[in-house]
Order: sequence, then structure tokens, then C-alpha cells
Amino acid sequence: MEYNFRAIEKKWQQNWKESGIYKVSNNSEKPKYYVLDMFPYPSGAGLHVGHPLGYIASDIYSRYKRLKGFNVLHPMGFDSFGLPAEQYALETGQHPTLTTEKNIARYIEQLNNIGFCYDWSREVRTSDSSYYKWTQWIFLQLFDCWYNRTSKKTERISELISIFDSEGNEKHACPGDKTVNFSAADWKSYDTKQQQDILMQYRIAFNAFGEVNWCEALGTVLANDEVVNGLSERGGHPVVKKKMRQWYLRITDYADRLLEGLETVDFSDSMKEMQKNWIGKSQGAEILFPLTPASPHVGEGIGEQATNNKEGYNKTKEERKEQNSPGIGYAVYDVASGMSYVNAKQMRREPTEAEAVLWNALRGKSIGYKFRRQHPIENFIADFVCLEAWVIVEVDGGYHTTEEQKMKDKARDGALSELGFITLRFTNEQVFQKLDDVVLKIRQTVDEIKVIAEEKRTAAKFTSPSQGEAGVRVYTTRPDTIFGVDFMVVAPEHPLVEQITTAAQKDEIEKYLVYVKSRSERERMAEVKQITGAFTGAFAVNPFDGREIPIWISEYVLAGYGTGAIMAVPCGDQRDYAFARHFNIPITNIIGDAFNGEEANPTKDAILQNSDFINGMVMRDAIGVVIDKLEAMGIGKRQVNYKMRDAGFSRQRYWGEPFPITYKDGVAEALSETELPVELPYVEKYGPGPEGEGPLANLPDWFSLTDGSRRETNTMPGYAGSSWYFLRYMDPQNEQEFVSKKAADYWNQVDLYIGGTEHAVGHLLYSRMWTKCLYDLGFINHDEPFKKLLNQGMILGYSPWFEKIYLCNGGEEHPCFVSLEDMDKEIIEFDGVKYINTKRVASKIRLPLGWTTFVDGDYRVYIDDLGNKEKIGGPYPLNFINQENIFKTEYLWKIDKQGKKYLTPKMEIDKMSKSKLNVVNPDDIIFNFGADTFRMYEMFLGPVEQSKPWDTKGIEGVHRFLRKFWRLFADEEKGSIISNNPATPEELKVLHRTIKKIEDDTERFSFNTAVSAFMVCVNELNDLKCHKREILEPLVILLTPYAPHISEELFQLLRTSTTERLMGSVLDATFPKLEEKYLIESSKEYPISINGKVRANINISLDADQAAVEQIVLANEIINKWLEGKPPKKIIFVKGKMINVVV
RNA sequence: GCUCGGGUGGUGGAAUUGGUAGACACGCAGGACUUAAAAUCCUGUGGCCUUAACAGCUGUACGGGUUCGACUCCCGUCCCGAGUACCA
Repeated sequence: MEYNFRAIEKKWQQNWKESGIYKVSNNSEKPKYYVLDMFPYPSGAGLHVGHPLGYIASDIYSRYKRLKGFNVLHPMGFDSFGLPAEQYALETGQHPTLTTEKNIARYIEQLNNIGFCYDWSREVRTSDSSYYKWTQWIFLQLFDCWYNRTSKKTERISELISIFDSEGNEKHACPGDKTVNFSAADWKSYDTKQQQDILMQYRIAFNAFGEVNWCEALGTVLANDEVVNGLSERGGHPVVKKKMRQWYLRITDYADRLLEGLETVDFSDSMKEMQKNWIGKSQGAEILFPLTPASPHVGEGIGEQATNNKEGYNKTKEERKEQNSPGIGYAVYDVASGMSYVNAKQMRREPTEAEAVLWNALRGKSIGYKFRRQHPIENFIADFVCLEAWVIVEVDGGYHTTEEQKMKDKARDGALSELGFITLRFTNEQVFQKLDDVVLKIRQTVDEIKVIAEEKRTAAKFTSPSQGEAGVRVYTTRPDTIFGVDFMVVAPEHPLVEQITTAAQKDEIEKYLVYVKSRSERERMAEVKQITGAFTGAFAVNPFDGREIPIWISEYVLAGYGTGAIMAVPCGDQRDYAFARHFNIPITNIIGDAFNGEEANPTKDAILQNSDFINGMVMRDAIGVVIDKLEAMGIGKRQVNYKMRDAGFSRQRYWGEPFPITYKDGVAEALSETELPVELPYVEKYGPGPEGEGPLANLPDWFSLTDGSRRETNTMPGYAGSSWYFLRYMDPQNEQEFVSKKAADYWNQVDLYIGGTEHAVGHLLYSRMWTKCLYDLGFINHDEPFKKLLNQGMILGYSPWFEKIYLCNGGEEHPCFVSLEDMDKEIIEFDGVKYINTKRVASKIRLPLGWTTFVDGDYRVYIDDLGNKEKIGGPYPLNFINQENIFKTEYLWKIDKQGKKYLTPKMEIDKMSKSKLNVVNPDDIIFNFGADTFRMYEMFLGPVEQSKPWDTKGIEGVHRFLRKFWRLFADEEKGSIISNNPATPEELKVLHRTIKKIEDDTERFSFNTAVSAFMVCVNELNDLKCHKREILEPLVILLTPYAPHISEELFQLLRTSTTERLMGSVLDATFPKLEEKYLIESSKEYPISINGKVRANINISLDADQAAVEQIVLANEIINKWLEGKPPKKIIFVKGKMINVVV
């Protein structure tokens, strides 16, 4: 009777499936325990040995908890929406539904091979409409809510409306725009659109314009955490900033709660640290530095400069008028004669057919903005104009095709542009045939322009007299250093720049701005930091001592953080110091000796000098004093800032959840619950829609609704579905609710969550936020989703590779290999053998790990193997070339003991990936060694949290262990050799020591040491020749979480007609109870050390006290030899541990 | 740069609270069984010196410190990994 793992594993997997033993009930007397894996994205490549590491750990823990008497929820599902399926569809034309289906089937097969105890009846797939119906539903809740900063809770929009009705927004500042202030009366006077616009700025899920990470290559917007070093995380394509209308989640409002929540959960320090850094909370002050009266342009034209065109913006009305060159308009309007006014009226009566069609689409605010037609502007008549945004729309008839007219049009547009208008031109044909596109384009342009207009208004706030004096508003965490401010720096993008720059410095500033714009996001990030900047010519005044401070611009100050402007303290901040040195700005020292003049010292502990009213104070203490004074003077206030931004929630993609949103007259409206799910429509083509929209924008039949409204055509991002899946597992088939209150209350938090660190800031923050919202709204009763998080490390792969392989033809034939991709292809024949003829040197040639053989501690590549492996094909075909010429210097054929020729490749350890040719498929391992061996070996490799390379050769040891274990029960010839004799104390000690160790190690997730404890135990029982039921029965149960198949088989072997307790499955057995009494020892081999060095071991009774021990030790011959007759100074005795004699 | 981890034999790793460093496994060397191979089993295996043997010295990246005693705690240096990147 041998250990036939293939038959055993197949048999029990089948049996368990049929008996439904993994089905979990929501009603149980047992205590609950919820173990969750981060569900995978089902990629086409299938699982490699790295993926299951965490799954095995969670499976062992789940099975362990089950044996311990818990009702364990351990589900699995698939995060099946996402980019790769769509990319694959773009390339191959295969619909994502099909590829996803196929990949999931493959994943399930692979997972089942490993023998996981998932309750598949609870499987969820984020791309199933039965699932995303509820993702959409939760989105609607987020849309219907706002964050009340006073109560620090998510509340319904209806409550907000009643607040507005009774008291305006005085107590609840608008999170989108702080300048929006209104009374109850104001509120009531607003029309529906205005009210909706305001409400939108409060919603948790809100729609706004913002700078987004736009990836041209992927045709979509990416979240901050999907961008790595200015490149897309997936595919490594360049990412640029772009302004777009997007959905956002107001996660910033939850920043404090997300931070506080970290204190209540059991995550690793580094994981908490990452989240804290990402949230990036800092406390400081906002301070207004007034400008000196000498600064030019301040306040000038503010409020009048409502023009939005970039070129026209900074010009006064007078300047603009001067620039207008008369005579280029085709419908001249002369204020003096009033001629064309009549003309205009006439034209309004007689519009062209195309104009009439377009007017029909634009009139009456039908796209959300008011348009006028045949409107006079200076010397011109515009076909249509939106005065709110300064956008002109022209419909060009036939005569606009002549070159002359085109020139005139261009000149006219230019002139209008000088005035601050943007002109959009469409042909009659476009209006007739693609009216939707035309209207969309107009709407988008106006939307975009509106943002710029809003920015300008924001800029105005900085200098607006109503906000106090004009000046530079800065954010600092160190207000105590205010007397060390030697200059100010504002971000180049800061609106203030244009207003404060003096005539003398204008050229220089403009030159610098050109430089900044020329640099892509990527350059700014990748490049070694250089010091650049320009002086605006303007000065601000230190509000305390009246010192004049020069204002510079530099790209090291970011427009997006704080106020986009800083007060620079060179003696305390290294960047400020470098800047001051570079531009020869004198440095004020406010910390005396603490500043050495060579580099800045950011200390908070120095004593302040040269600092007026805070002289002599410790900096740390001065911070509050300064802020108090600023607040008293009304020029500054305490301010908390966060690095975290609101989370972008729109993707211009197909394979994601459609939004349950429609737009009517430019106002976003929620669909009602009964209209859910909004099914993802079937498409044939996955290319982007018009104007950077997603593929859904190509489907007018789908997005146009009969009442004239239009569906949102973006889809939700990848993290939408994964932000709440752990709740759905609790109640996966519920068609009435996303999860019933009862199920949510029963299962509560995830007790143990296992997954990779790569989701530290994305998925984990989003799901924590969603949980908080759902908690506030009363749907669930816990506000942290995951009680304990365990991060598994990554399994890395060995990649063998050669460098500088120099190929040429001729001479003796020997097999070698070459990458065709790397080489110029010229195949020539020589003696009937084909060669690649090339003189090029390939820099790096990887080869599959399978082509190497591990011999004598070396990875080798054998000639014979290469010849055989050719059949496999793959990206690296083999060729026969001359041995002498292949390896110029580095590689020489070596000869092994059998006389076979081989090479030693270089070895590199990388993340496992298809492209690195280093993936190891678990199916292969399982075929050769079995699932139980695979499971235990993955655990045996090292601590779960640690990343480590996969090395198949070590697996023999674990496999040998399982065979040894088997042989305790059965003999190959004789079959079962289980004995019913009573166990000896020694055998019981071995067993109970193992029980203790396994229990401890499993509890603390030290699975590698647990496996080793099993090995020790089996080795010892083997030495004791112990085949006793009394020992083996508990041992089998102990092993079950780690190696369920062999355990079940042996458990059944232990079964006799008289042992009723062995009926049923080992999976439902009871974890053996530790009996301390078997572990009690009467004596111990004490190590005796002299001055800390062990010199002898003496067996002493554990009852012995200090005096008895001293007596025994001093009587010992070896000890006396070391004492050399001198009396010991001291004898340290630690009971049960050791004895140390100090001489 | 900053933040957080980490550095132990030829290799993966163990040492849970400051108490015999190197468990367990791989690899390697030698041996048994075998016509042979595989499988299995046994012995040895940090380094150095020496031996017939016992024993000795040394050893957890490096330098210092605390302690009867340090892989473990403290200070400094070097190196590796992860996160973050001009966040004021």
C-alpha cells in the first residue's frame, strides 16, 4: 500500500465536492470566523506558483479554525472587470465576456487542484450584472449623500436640502468651492439647475472638472495609484494631466476617519505607514503676506477680466480694443451707425437651414448653458455665442471653402481670440449629419472653458479686497520660522503670477513659463532635481516685521498642494536653502549655532533668535504662539492639509460597470433603484468614442433615452467592484439587497484578510471608505471592513540568461540558441544545417527555466537538452552554430562527469512573469508531487509575509516527509500497520509537543515552522517505531489544515467498526487537545556557562533551588577546571533555562 | 532625499519575552542495499587549529556600548529590499 497521491487527491476532491462539505451556513450555533483572500483578476496567463501562496495560508487557517469549532466563511470570487480583458479584446476582437468566462473556468480548475475549501456557491464575479447591480446601487447611495463635517458622518442629500431651506450653507461650507455662500432665501431663489449644481459639490460621488491622469495610449483616465513615475502602472505608457469632467469620490472628507481607523485594526506597521503617508495629513497654518503697494497690476481689472481665453486673459479692455484691426469681419457692426444691429436682427429672422437646426439644439439652455444667436460682438456678428463662457459657434456654409474666405475666417477668429473668445466652426454637413457630435463638442468646450473661468475667479480671491488685503497666501507647517522668511515662491501655474509680474521681469517670467510648459510631467519626475526659477519683480511684506520679501516662481512649488505658494526659510528647509544659494538670495539665520551656513537645519528644537516676539523660545513651542497671533490679526489661521486627493471614479472604457446616471439639460440625474442594473451593452468594437469618451459613447441607441436625456457613457474604475465584495459573499444570492442586515450582522468584519501589499493605498483605502459610508447609512454595523490584514510576500522566479552571445556560422556543429527578436535574421545553410548568420551581439538572452538542469549546486544548460527542447518551440528557437565562435570569452562549454557538454548561465531573480520566461505552473508541481506536497512546500519556503524565490528542487524534502508520514500508517506490502497498543510516555510527549507547536505556530501564521515541527515529529516517531492509533489519530487531525487529502485518506484508514468518532470527514474532526501533563519534565540538561560561555551540561532536577544548583555546579569537574581554584563571584540561575557562573 | 523593513552556513530558513546560534529542509561528502539505476536508509556537514579521541579558538554585515549573558536592546557606519517622491 503505497502513497498514491494522485488517486487520493482526486478521490477526495471529488468526494468533498459531492458531499458539499464546504458549504457554509449563515445560521450556526458555532462562533463565526471570516477568512478572506484578495480575489484575483482572472488573467489569460492562469495562475503561477506565486498566486496561491496567500490562498494556501488562508486555507490552512480556515481549516484550522473549522477544526477548532468555528463556522468559517472562506469564499472566493473574481475581480473580473478591468483593462486587460479589454486590451485583449482590442487586439483579438474576442469579447471580454467570453475571455473572462474562459479565464475564470481555468482559474477555478487550478484552484480546485490545490484543494482549497472555498464555498463555491458564494462565488461572486464583479462583471456579472447580478453583482454590479449592487455596485451601481451603492454608487447611487454615495451620489445621494454628503459628508457632514460637523457630525463627521455621511448623511442623505435630503437632509442637506432641508438645512439649505432653513439656514443656507453658512454652517456647511461648500467642499467644492469655498466661495459659494448663500442664505436660505438665496437658496430658494435658485432655479433647479443652480440648486443641482450646488448639491453636486456636496455629494460623496460627485461630478466635477478636474485635472486627471490621462493616458493617451490606453485612452483612459487613471487613478493616482495607477500611475507610477508618470507612466501607467499597466503597460508603462506616458500619462499627462488633462482637464475633464469626471466622477469623483469625496474620500478626502474621510481622511481623518481613515487615519483614526488604522488604530483599531491589526495591519502591519508598514501597511499603516503607507496609508498614513498616502493620506499625508499635516498641520500648519495658512498665512497671508500682503503685497507691497509698488507691485503692479494688483487688483486691476479683477472682476472685469472675465475673459477666458489664455492669450486674451491678461489684457485690459483698452488693450484689447487697440488690437482690434477693423475690416476683417464679414458682418461689420458699427456702434456709431448702428447699421449692423439692424443687420443682425434681419439675419436672426432669416437663419440658414443649418443654423436653424443647430439653434434648435442649443436654445433655451438645452445643453446647460444659455446661448444667444446672431449676437454682436465688438465689430462682429457671431452666429451663436455663450456669454457665460465666451465661446462662439459658427456654422459655415458653402462659400467658406474658398481659400480667401478661409484666410478671412482665420483672421476673424484671431481677432475674436484677442478679445478673449474661442470660436468653434462647423460645416453645414456636420450640423445636418452629426448633430449629436457637434452639440457634444460645444458642450465640452464650454464645460472646459468654465473651469478655466473658475480658476480665474479663484485667483481673484487671492487678491480680492473682500478677503482682506491683496497678497500671497501660503501654507506652512512651520509658522515659527516666519522671521526667517527670505523670499516667497509661488507655483508657475499659480494665477497670481500673471498679476504681480512687473514689466521689467515680464520677459524673464515668460521665458521660464515656456520652459516649465515644455517639460512633461515625466521629465519633471524622472530628472535629477535642478534648481530653476524666476523672479517676478514683486515683493510681499512680512506681516510681523514689515520686511519686504521678493516673490519668485519655481517648479519646486506645486500648484496642487496647499495654496500653491510657500514662504521660503532657507536656514530651515534644504530646498529653500539650495534655491537661495543658487540665486544669491541673502539668508537670515534665526536659529543661531544650529545653522552652520552649509546646509539647512529643519530642527524644531532650536532656540529662536532674530525673531522679534518669539525670541528665545524653543521653535516647537513658538508654532502655536505665532498661529494665535496670526489669527488675532486676522491674517492667518490654523490649517490642516492632506496630500490625498479625491478619487477619480470615471474611466473611458468599455469593460466596467456603467453608471446609473443620465444627463438631462446638463444635469446629472440618478436612475431609480428599479431601473438597476444598467446592463453593459454588447459592442462589436472597443475603440474609444468621440472626444476622448469611452467606447459606450459610440452607441447612440444605448445612451439616448426617449425623454431626451443621455446616459453617462463612462464606466466605473477597477476598484468599484472590489470595494465591497467582502460584503456580498455574506449573502451572495440576495436579489432584494446588496447584503441583508442579518447576514451582515452575523458575519460582521473580515477576521483575517490575506493579500499582497500592492493594494495598500488603492483597494484598502477605497473599501475602508465605502465601509464607513455604508456604516453611517446604517446598512452594516462595523466601520472597518478588515480586522486583521496579513500580507503575503511575492514568490519570485529564477531567470537564467546569457549575455553577449556572439554568433557566427561554420565549423563544427553544436546546438545553441538565440533570440530571433534580438538578431538580424539571415538564415544560411551550411553542410545541410541552417544557421543564423549575424555579427551582432545580443545583449541579454533569457531562456526558460525548464531548459536548465540543476546539478551539483549549479544550473546548467546541456547541449542535448537544447536539442530536445527545440520541439517545444516558444520564442527562442534553437540553431546549430559553431562552438568556437559562439562564446567569445565569457561562456565556454564545460564537460561534466558523464562527458556531456554544458554551459552555466547567469541567474537573476525576478518577479514571475510570462515575459521573463520564469513562471512555474502549480499544475506541473501538483502533477509530479501532489497538492498536499505543493501546499506544504509553499509554506515551508519561509515566512508568508516574506518575498522569496521559488526553487522547485527543495520540494523533494517535503514530499519525502509526507511519504514518511504515510509509512507510519501503512507498509507497502503489508498494508495498514496501525497498532492498538497503548502509547508510551515518550510517544505522548512527542505528540503533545507537536500539538502545542502546531497550535502556536498556526495561530501566529508561522506556517513554515509548523511544517518543520511536523517533520521533527515524524522523524521522532519514526525513530521510536511508533505506529500506534493513540498517537496517529490526533496527528492526522493536526495535519489536516496543511495536507487535507492525505489526512482524509489516513483518517479513513484509522476507521474501525468500533470507533464511532472516526465516522464522517476529518475536516469536521475536533482539533486535538493539548495535555500539558505529558510535557512536564522532572529534570533538565542545564547548560552551564562560565562568563557567558557554555562549558558543560549537567542534568539537574527542575525542583532544585539556587543553593542546590550552586552546590551541584561547584562540584562539577569541568566547571572546577575552568574556575582554576578561584571562588566564583556570582552564580546566575534562571530556572528551566540556564546557569551562568561569573568568575 | 525621506519613511518603514531587513542583513544568520554553499542555499531556503529556525532561534516566540535578552538565556545552549544554525532547528527543519535543500545541497554536498561518505557509507548500506542493488548486476546497475531509481527509491530507501545510515553517518558527517559554519569556519579555523589540532587529534586516535577529548578538547580548544572563532563565528549572526561592520565598529563601539549596555548586561552575569546580546542574532535579539542602544549609538555610529556600510549594504539590500519596499513605499514615497520637490507635500512646504
